[in-house]
Parts: sequence; structure tokens; C-alpha cells
Amino acid sequence: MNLKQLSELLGLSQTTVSRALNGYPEVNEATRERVLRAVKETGYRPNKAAQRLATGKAGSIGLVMPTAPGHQSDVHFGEFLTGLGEEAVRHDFHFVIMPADPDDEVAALRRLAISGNVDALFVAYMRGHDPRLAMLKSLSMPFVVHGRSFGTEPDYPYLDIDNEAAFNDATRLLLQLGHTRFALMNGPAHLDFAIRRRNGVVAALSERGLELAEDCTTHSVMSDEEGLIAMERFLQLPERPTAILCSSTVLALGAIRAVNQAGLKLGEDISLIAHDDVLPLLKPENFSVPLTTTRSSLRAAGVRIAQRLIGTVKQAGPFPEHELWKTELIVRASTGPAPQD
Amino acid sequence: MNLKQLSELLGLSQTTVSRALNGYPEVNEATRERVLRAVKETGYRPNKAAQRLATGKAGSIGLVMPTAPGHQSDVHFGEFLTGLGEEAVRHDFHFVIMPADPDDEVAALRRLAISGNVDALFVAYMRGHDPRLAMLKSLSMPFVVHGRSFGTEPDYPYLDIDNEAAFNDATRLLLQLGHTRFALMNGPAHLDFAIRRRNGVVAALSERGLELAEDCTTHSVMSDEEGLIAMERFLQLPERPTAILCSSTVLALGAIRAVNQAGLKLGEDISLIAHDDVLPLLKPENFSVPLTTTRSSLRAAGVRIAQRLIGTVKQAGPFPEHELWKTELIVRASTGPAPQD
DNA sequence: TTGGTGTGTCAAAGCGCTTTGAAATTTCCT
DNA sequence: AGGAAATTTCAAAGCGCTTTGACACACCAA
Repeated sequence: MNLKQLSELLGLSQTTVSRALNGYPEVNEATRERVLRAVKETGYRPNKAAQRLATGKAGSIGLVMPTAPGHQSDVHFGEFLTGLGEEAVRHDFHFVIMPADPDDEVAALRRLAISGNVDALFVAYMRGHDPRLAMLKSLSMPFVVHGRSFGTEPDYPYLDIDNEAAFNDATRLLLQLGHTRFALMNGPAHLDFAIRRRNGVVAALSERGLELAEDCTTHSVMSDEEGLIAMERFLQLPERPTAILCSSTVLALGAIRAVNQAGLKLGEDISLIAHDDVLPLLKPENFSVPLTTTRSSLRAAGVRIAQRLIGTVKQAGPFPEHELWKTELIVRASTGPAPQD
Repeated sequence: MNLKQLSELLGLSQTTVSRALNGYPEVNEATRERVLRAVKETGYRPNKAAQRLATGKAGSIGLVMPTAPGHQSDVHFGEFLTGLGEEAVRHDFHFVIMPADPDDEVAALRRLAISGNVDALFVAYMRGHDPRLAMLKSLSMPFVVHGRSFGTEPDYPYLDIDNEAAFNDATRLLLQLGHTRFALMNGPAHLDFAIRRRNGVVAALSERGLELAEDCTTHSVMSDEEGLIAMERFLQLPERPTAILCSSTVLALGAIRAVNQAGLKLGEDISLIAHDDVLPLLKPENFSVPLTTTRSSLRAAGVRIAQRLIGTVKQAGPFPEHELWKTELIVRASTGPAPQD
């Protein structure tokens, strides 16, 4: 069933039917009713491709999903997507997801944008000096970035959490508890959040004249295996750290396994603070020793970004260009006073 | 940059340029080269919406993502999507994801199909007597179902794992170990896999004249919280079960927490077998007591379904209509002989 | 009666692509 | 050299929708 058939069925022109459907004022209420009834009966739905071609809009948000044969699926991605979806469903928006090799992201994003089947773009996994920004700005298509790009002028719309403050606060807490030997288990070194979190830690430490040692910093994919490996390395250090900052509860999962295997007690021998994205599967309060965390819901960020994206497409703005969310520091049992040795 | 502009630039007609691009034989090699070079220089990309309108195809797979404000994100969904993506990226296919309230899935699927921006559909979270099947069959659009629909004639293309055999085997193993009091921690009762798994357990038990008690069966969303609650209930039973079958490692996560909190030993006081979808975050071998599991990779299923879907769209078939994968039963430390009491 | 003002409806153009059927050009054979 | 066959290119139609500009028609004031 297409517009032409529907209009013939009704004995009206395509124009009138289209206007009736799209809520234009210049159509008789009785006619509109009649059209709407026919739509319900026939189950007619406008062809989105045609609609898009005609209007340039079709109610869709585009995003790139990093993927590759060896590439591990990322719970953070799914959680964020759920947030986007929660908002999108309210506006009858859908997503166009372009899977792409992580090394090919800028090209993939470009293809997605000029493919002409999205109205707006969402971009994540930001890097320092991210090359996608220049491309995005040249595109004249609305976009919102999750995160920021360290080293780039922040003249683009973003939503980010205050990573630096989060890890600064966490470090301060551990300092107050008397810790002096710190380690940071971070995400991939080129990612923006990793850079900022590290800076937060370093700044807090340097206030007390302390430094973050090279061998007390790891950068890796955020999987539990990597957490385990990193922690095992820390524990073998001659002066082993007593305070661990951890960029994700996923890493913490592995890290804690290592702590247990070494026969150490979390919250006593080792204090640990992890960043909590509020993943349903990894509730910090459900760890055998509940985790002290910096918290910010990834899903909530997804909802908000969808709001801004959809709002911009629908011209329902204005929206703030920049949002920087504070994280909460929630103290549980994984942190305690520095052990006396 | 569009076709018209590009062809003017080259001094060729749109037809010739289009043919050159799409690999038609009736265009001079030299001309093709020239076109290709111009494409590279200008960065021209055909507008997908127009392409779809003209051809009816645009290289996309549609799927519905269940979502709602309270609805918990599902790691299984993300893992499967990763599999789909891994294959899709090889063929330059993308996804159109329509978020929808779980109660609205059939309507959402229908909208997605007739919206005219997907070439094929993927359907999951199958239920017994699933109402989507009739609709899909009436649609004349390729689709593949992940799972099956209990109680419906299997005259639709699917890929499924042999849930019944998996749980039958698992139950048999526990029977051999001398267990007589069984419990099943299952997924939502209306879902196909839950029905079949239950059947597998019941069949194995009845061979020994045993029954699966009503109060030893739970159906719930597969979250760790629900696992915890279910296990706590089991443990309070007057004749508490010693053998637990568990539909997911996610449920097992909570279940084991309950076992620990009760001061019981997994693999001694309680034996547990879980189904393992090979989620990167929940490796059975990384549990404090490594888990005996029935295993089948969700991601691999995603890859395979994407192959079939894309292959069908590209007419690169034929593909088997039905695939039923066997699961592996992998024995680790969470199962042991029934305790003598 | 004439002219102006809304209303409600329509035919036709256009979005950017593919594809059909025909025309122009080259190549091959006798 | 001359005509048939093969090769290369083209103009135009069509995919399903929105939107522009025009056209009837009724209504009221002058």
C-alpha cells in the first residue's frame, strides 16, 4: 500500500492525504478523519526512504559500533545504547548502526553521515586530539559527542562526566586514609577519559608531593582479564601499592580476583576505588566486599544525549552545547585506612 | 556531491557513471577508471535513501531492541549484536534498530518492515506460539529467527541451540552424581528457550521416576538479583535441592552469592550447572568455584545469522532453513557428588 | 452585481538514484 | 568498402513521498 493507492481509494489527491497525515492545517477536519480511518484500516505506513528523500529527514540517529573479529563486545556500549533507545522510543526515532573496525572509525562515520540515512550523529570513544571532530564540524549535520577530546578546543557539542574531578576526589579520599602508594588501572591510553582520570590522580597526589609511578599505571581494554593481569603486576612490585584507582568496575572484577588469589583482604591490605557506570550486571554493592566508587549512570547519559540529538533534529531546542556531569563518590567497604607496615 | 554533479564534472551521463560504479559490464574500462578516480577525489557516496528507493535494497538488517524506562539492559543483546556486526562489517551492511516497548514488539517489527528501510529482519526473544511469525510470513521480506517458537509449526527460517538436549544432558550428569533433589532457575516462562529447557530437565528426571517440584522452579528475568532471590528461596525449602540448573551465568552469579551467604560450599553442598552464552564478562572458569556449564556462543550465533541474512539479500544462497546447534557440556568444579545427609 | 478573502483540494515538480530502451559509435567479417 | 554485430553511451521514466503554486468554491462586504 502506498500513498497513490491510498489516495485513489479515498478519491483524494496525494497532496491532500499527505497533508492530512502530517497535520497541516489547510485540510478539512472531516477529510482528515476519513484519511486517518483509512490508514488504520489498511495499515498504510509511509515509505521512510521516500520520505527521507523528499524531506531530508527520517527520524534516525546514526552511530558507529566498533567491531572486529577479535574485538571483545563492550557492556558499556550496550548499556549506553539502552539509554539512547529509552528516549528514542518516545519519539519514534530509530538508530542506524554502522559496524566498523576500530581503526576505521573516522571513515565509517563519514560514510554514515553522507550515506544520507541519518539525521544526526552520536559519537563516543573519544580520543585525545580526535580526528573525527574536524570531519564532523565540516559536515553540517547535528551531532553530540559523549566525552570530550583532550587537546582540542571544546567548540563542539558534548556531554561528559567530570573525570578529572572524579578521580581527583577519589584520590583525595585515599590520601586522607593515609595511603601513600597509589596505582591506577586505566582504560586505553589514547582515550580521552583515561587521560583526564590520570590527570585527576596526578594532581591530587602532587598536592601532597607524591607521584604516580610509571610501573603503577596500566592502560588496557576494560575487561576483567586485563584487570587481573594488572593487579597481579601491582602486587609483585617491591613496594606494592595499597591504594588502587580503577577506571571501571569491569577491571575491578578481575583486580579483586587477583587480590583474593594473593590471599589479601580488600579494604584492609588493599583499598580500591572504581568508577561505576551503573552497569546492571556489576553492582558495586554486590561485590563480596562492596566497592567504593565514583558513580555516573551511562544509561542516563544515553537518555540525555538522545534528548539533545532528537530535540535538535526536531528543532525543539535550544540545548546547552556543553554538559559536564559531576560524579558521586560513594564510600563502601573496599576502602580503609592504609595498613601499617 | 551527487550523481548529477559528478557526471557533469566528468562530462558523462548519470547512467554511465552509475553503471561504472555498480560494476556493470557495458562500460569501457578506461571510463570506469576515470569515474573511480573522480569518486576517490571528490569523496562521492551515493545517497542510500535514493538508492533504496530506486532498487528496493540498501544493505541493511532490521531488528527490534526491547526497551522501556524500567527495562534492564541485557548483556545477551549486546553480545549477539557484536556477532551480527562482525559479519555485517565485511559486507558493508548496517543495522536499523528500532527501540520498542517489549509489549509492542509485533507492531514495532511490522512498522520496521514496512517502513521500507531494511532488506531483512532479525527476530529474537522468541515466545511460545509467537504472534510475530504469522506476520513475518505474510511480509515477503527475508528474515531469520534466533530461537524457535514452541507450539508453532517450524516452517520458518531459524537458528537455535538444542536447549532441550542441553538441559537434558546437564540433568543426566547430576543424576549420575547421585542427586535426587533438583531445582531449575529459568528465564521468563513465556520464552521458548525456557519452555524447552524445562522440558529437557523434566524428561531426564522422569526417566528416573523423579519430578521437578513446582516450588523448585523459578521463572524470571535473567539478572543476578533474580538469581539471588531464587536461590534464597530454594535454600529455605524444607527439603532443599542439591542440584541446581540455571538458565544463564548471569542468574548463576546471584545464585552463587546466595550460596556463599548461606555458608554453603558450591560443588559440595550444592551442585550447579549453568548455561553459558560465552559472555566475555562472565567466564565460567573465572568464578571462584569454576562453573560446570552447557556452552554455546551467542556471538557465533550472531555471526551465522548475519551470514544467512546478508547472503539471502545478496542472493548468495542457498542456506539451510533450519539450524540446530548442539551445546557442549563442560564439567568444572561447581558439580560434585550429591551430599550424604 | 462585483470584487476580495479564506478554505479545501489538486496537478506537477523534485528529492538522487537505477534501469530500460534507443541511439551513436566502433569493430568485425565477407 | 559495406553492412552486421558488438560495444559504449545516453535521455527519460520511475521508485514514493513532500511541497509549491494554482485553482475552484463558498462567503461576505461594498
